[in-house]
Amino acid sequence: MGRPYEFDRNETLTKAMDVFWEKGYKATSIDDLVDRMGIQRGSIYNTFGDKHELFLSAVEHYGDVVTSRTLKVLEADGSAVENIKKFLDVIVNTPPDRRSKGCLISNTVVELAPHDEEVANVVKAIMKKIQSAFQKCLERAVEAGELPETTNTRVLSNFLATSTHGLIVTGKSTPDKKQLKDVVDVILSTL
Amino acid sequence: MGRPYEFDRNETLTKAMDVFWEKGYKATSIDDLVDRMGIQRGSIYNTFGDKHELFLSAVEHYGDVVTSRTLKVLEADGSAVENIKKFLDVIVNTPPDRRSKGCLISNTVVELAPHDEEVANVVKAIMKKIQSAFQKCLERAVEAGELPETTNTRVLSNFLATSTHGLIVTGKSTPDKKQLKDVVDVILSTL
DNA sequence: TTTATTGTTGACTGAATGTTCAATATTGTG
DNA sequence: CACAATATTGAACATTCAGTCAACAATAAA
Repeated sequence: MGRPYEFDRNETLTKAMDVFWEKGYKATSIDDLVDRMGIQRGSIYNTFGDKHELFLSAVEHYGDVVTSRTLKVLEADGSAVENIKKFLDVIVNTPPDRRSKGCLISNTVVELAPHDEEVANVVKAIMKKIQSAFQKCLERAVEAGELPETTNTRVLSNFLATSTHGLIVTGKSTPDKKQLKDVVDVILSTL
Repeated sequence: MGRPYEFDRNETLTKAMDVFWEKGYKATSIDDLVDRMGIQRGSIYNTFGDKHELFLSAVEHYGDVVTSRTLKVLEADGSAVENIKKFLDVIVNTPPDRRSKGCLISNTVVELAPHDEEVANVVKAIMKKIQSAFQKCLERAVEAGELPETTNTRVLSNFLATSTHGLIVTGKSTPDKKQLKDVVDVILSTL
């Protein structure tokens, strides 16, 4: 009982996530969050705790929503190698202004992970999830005969995860789609 | 004439650079800089301008000192391909606690480049410098017969630069040297 | 020695930041 | 209707922040 919430928790958390994604942790003020989340300071603290706690929830939310949705490409039916190509193409084909936001996970690894163990753990779990998704995809490719039996899927999945981060960082600073496309071709040549 | 400086400008700028490198731009306070640079606030403003201007100088200094020194490996005599391997090994073999600092350039691309054109330009110039160093190295490898004449050195150098950023981001969050070593092996397999 | 010039110092300022809280509003329950 | 429980609001608070400045110190030139 008691007074019910006047907003949807998930929707509001998504809005907070978007702000952190755009501006980073330190550069985001509570005022920014009030503006974008559409609820007052007190409600934020009452519902999500302090800024740090809200950020942790936002990163977890990103893992649950954005990362999961993105990784679905890798699980699609048909050629697993083709799925990996499609996954990388998503990054390349994201318009420059949205690409400049990068990825909340890599942004957070760079800004906070070295100084914030709690954040680091959440982020590591999501990175592990990405690597695992690549590995499963590669294993499927081996089973289907798309890749040789000798393929070391663990090593190759780490390479793909690292390459993804590299693409995202490079993509943040260059609007040149062709340059990214060329890099993707080299990445795919290792398969 | 007038009173002479009591500190060495380069030394002091290096100390500022180290703080920004460790903590990032937003998370670094003027007090942090006063503590580490060993001069008072007034002297910082008198010598380097405001925080933003000091940061720009620090990033340029990084390009002049750290990046240049690191890229020297690529210019060494002998096998150019071997030089690239050595370059990547430097990242892998950096101890985890220092690796967590990452690279001031990639840190800055992620934290500031999308919102700060002035910073973005400085950083882009340094990234271009890295790519050019790779390309020169690759061209030398082609000339020496280490790589086939058909090698597209521009594309491959972009791939190596992107891979370097990826390694640095991954290296920030994992202390596992073997994982990075494996990734480097895949990167080198493209040559 | 005097003067002009410029570096040094640290207290001070105003603005921004994260957080709290008392007053109020809205629901379910007795 | 009265009460308990909980959400909402925004003013208020303490802290931190970047930046300023008047007083002082150290040098070279006259």
